[in-house]
Amino acid sequence: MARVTLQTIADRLGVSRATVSYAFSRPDQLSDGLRQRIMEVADELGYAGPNPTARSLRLGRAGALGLLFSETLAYAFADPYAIGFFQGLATAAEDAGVGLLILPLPHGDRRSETVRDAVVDAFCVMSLPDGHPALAEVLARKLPVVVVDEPYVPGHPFVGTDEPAAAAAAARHVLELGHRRIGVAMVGLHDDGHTGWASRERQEGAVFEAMRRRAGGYRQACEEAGIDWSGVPFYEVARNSREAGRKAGHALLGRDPRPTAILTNTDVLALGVLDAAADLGLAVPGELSVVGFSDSAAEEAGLTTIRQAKQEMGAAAGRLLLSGAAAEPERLVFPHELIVRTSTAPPAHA
Amino acid sequence: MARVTLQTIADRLGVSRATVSYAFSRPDQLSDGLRQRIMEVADELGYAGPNPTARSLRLGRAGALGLLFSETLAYAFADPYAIGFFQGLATAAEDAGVGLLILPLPHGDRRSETVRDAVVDAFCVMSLPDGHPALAEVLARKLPVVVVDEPYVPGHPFVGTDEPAAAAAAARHVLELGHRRIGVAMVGLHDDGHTGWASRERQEGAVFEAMRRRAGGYRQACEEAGIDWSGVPFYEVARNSREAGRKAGHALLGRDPRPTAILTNTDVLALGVLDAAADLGLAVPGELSVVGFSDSAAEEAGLTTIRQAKQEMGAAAGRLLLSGAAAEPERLVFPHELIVRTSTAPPAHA
DNA sequence: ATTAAGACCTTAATCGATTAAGATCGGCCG
DNA sequence: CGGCCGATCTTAATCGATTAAGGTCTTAAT
Repeated sequence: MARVTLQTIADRLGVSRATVSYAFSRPDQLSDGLRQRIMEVADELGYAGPNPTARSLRLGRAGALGLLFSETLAYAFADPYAIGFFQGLATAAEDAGVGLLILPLPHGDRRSETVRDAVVDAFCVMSLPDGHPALAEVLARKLPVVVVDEPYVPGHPFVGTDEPAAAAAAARHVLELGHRRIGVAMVGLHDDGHTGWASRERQEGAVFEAMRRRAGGYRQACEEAGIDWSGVPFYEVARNSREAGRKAGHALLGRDPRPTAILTNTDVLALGVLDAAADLGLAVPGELSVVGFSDSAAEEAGLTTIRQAKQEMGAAAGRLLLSGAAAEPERLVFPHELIVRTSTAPPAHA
Repeated sequence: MARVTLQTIADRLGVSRATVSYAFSRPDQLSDGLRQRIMEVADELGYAGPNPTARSLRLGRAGALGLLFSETLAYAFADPYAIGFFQGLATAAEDAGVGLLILPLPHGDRRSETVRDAVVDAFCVMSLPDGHPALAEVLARKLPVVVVDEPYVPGHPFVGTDEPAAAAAAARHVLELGHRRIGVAMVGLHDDGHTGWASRERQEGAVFEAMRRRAGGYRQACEEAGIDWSGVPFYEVARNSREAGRKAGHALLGRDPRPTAILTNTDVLALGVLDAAADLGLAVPGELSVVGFSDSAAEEAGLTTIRQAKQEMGAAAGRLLLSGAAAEPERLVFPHELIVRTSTAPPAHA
């Protein structure tokens, strides 16, 4: 059975294609009788309605927002911070009646055309490493783009956090409690899958701008407190999982002298560090203080963390994209807030 | 500045539009010299590449999978079971190099055209209440469709769980431990926002088929154990949140006689019930046993639950859709498994 | 009896590409 | 020298719609 189009129906009834189109999109332009006959013939022939692609071409709008995320999709759905952001973005999209097209990123070497072929009106790019080819592909599309967290792209709106300040707030919190032996566990500095101690070069040469700046915030706060950063153990993991956090925790807590406070990049990692502490029988916050980031999975565990306005950020990105305001570059830096719970306290010996 | 199309470039160089098209999609058909000049002119003019919508129209493929979910998008991203499913689906989509178009459901009375206008090759419909208009809109598109969990649509592939059996397994677990005073807390029976005791009519007339059958599974297991179902308190909540679970928990635990075991519909709800138990100073599992569902948020809390193969289900749905196998109706019922942790034990008095 | 106003359809241009088939041309073979 | 071939472009049909502008009748007002 051949494809049924407007023309098929038109021919069947001996009317023009335009008439049939009106029957679907402008019922008031037609007499009731004819419109009804058109509709009858339409479902008699099994017509599926005006082809959305053709419609989209003619109308010049796709009705969707493209979303690019650094990780594989499966991973994105596992990251509470990302999920929070998606919720906000999805709400904005929903309000505007447009869909959210989640695009897979070319993973590995397999060249993919998804960005080039994505039928969208605008792109939201989240957390891409510096120089990632997908960003160039997005920019080549010359559609409105907002980038979230990283990387900063001059000329396009940005939504994010004051990373150095937020990280410094986390660090200063434990420093002000009196901690001097700090440890750091971070994920998402590089995308080379490396897990282990992070050299100064790896810290400062991190390809994810936001995380690089976050690390810088930790460092600056420590140095301002008179702590020698080169003596601060810094463990880097490849995945944002509780298990990875636990591994980092064991690495850090195995040091001599043992850190009395550990700063982490994400709440999930922090939970893993708590697991490690539990493994070792260390009391939190008695013998160890732990700080998370994002306030995405922290509450139930009583984790001290930095709260970010995830959903608001998503909603803002969505609004920028959908209002057409993405034309003029705006830099939306959302506030962060230190949330002190029960995973931090002054060090035991202090 | 007018729009730049293939034709613009062609005119500029005095070649035909087809030639320019070949430059992009079939470089081997052109001499290197001309192709390079075309490319130069293209980015001199700021050409954004072949228009994906036009391309899509010509090629007859959209490069995207549509996903419909019962709740608002923001809510979907908050449900661990859904997220798990999405992960599987996203992975399948990713492997095939297609995007995932998340569609908002017409919420409230506002009529939305998103389903009609979605540029997709197939639809995955998840957890829609009986008779929801969006389903009819999807079917009208006459594209491959797979429905997940509910509702069952004859003639289309289905991916889901043996709900009565899974629910019965949960119920039998506590019954076999010796519990006789059972309570039930469920979410997602109706979409009318009701929270409170669920009459027999509301239980059996639930508009969400899977949940209705799940409730039926609880009932059958209880009756087979000689328990009078009409004496089993059944609390229904409108949202799948920990807070709602806590509310249900308080309602159920406030009964006299107090239930010694509570069956819940989701892990999130179960966590809320645990909160309520904690509020009342009830020991779990000493004085109260709690069973969750889905194994989506259960592990850390030591919750006994029914594990579902969320990700596998998503992957299977994706494969069905992308392989074209969605033509012939298949019914994929994935196995479930009772995971016994530390939230269940024999009742105190037994 | 004119005629202006609607109501209802049709004409035709347009959205931006892809691609099979045909044209042109220089070179190479026998 | 005729002819065939391959490389390189062009022609033209096609994908499936939308919509401004124009035509044709009725109908009602003057």
